Amino acid sequence: MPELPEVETVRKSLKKVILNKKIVDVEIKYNKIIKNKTDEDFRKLLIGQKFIDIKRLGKYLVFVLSDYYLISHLRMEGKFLVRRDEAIGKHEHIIFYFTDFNLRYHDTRKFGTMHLYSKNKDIKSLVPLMNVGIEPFDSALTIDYLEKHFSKTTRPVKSTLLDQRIISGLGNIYVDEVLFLAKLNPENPTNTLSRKNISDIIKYSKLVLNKAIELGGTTIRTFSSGSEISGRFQNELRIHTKKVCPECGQEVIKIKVGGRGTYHCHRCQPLKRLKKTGD
DNA sequence: CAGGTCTCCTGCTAGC
DNA sequence: TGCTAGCAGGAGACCT
Repeated sequence: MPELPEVETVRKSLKKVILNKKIVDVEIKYNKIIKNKTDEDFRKLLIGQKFIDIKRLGKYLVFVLSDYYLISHLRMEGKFLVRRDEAIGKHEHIIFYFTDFNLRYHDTRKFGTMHLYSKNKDIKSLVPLMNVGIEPFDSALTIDYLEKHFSKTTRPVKSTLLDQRIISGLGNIYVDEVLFLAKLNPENPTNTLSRKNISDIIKYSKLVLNKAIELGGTTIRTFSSGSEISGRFQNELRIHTKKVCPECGQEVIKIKVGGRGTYHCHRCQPLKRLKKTGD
């Protein structure tokens, strides 16, 4: 499933293909992907638009067009495919036509979203992006910033790390990896973390995401014509989907935290106990 | 207001 | 073998 590294991989590769290309038509096969426009408006506004740039904010792709921003979230299964005259597949929901090829938004589970806005506002003020927090690579992600947010919540640290309003870009797989490297139990109440723990979270978030970007993500099927790219980060996973802890050999425990499948090692990631009064 | 639960959707899997 | 119930999951909606 696409997380920040996957989205970054898509951004870079797609940029090579569609930059300066002009949309000549748009076909909408399933319209619930499009959140803030009617089918006709979406189509009419996009025809004639040229791709100027592709940016990324957290896990969102931002297509910068001549006059609009097209903001796309791939959620679990979204991908962009470059095709020519192949028949339109069952899961291809939105097709952008160019003179010599077309770009298809493919999404098996139909969870992805698109928002279209004119460029007269700052992108960070727009509806899906206004809640995107600081990325691990951003120097604004400091221990002080996280401590401020962490100190006031008792929810499990895993849930806090998945909260895109605080840190953006960590998804289910990468949070498990970060917590394993930081030797923190996913169920630890967030406000029990020390400054050292927070510092480790920042350090390992950068490490894990950078490594994953370098290797092209964890798993991704893709957009280039016919071909398929498998991210190589899946070979680097230490705890997520594992049966045995690579550090101590203990059996890896799988639980649910905040409704998400969560892997951790009971020995390497012990649960912190809340301070007892009078201790 | 924080935090929990439901919802969206389809392919896959376990179980019979 | 074929069927179905149940599950997975990011983020917004909705409820407490």
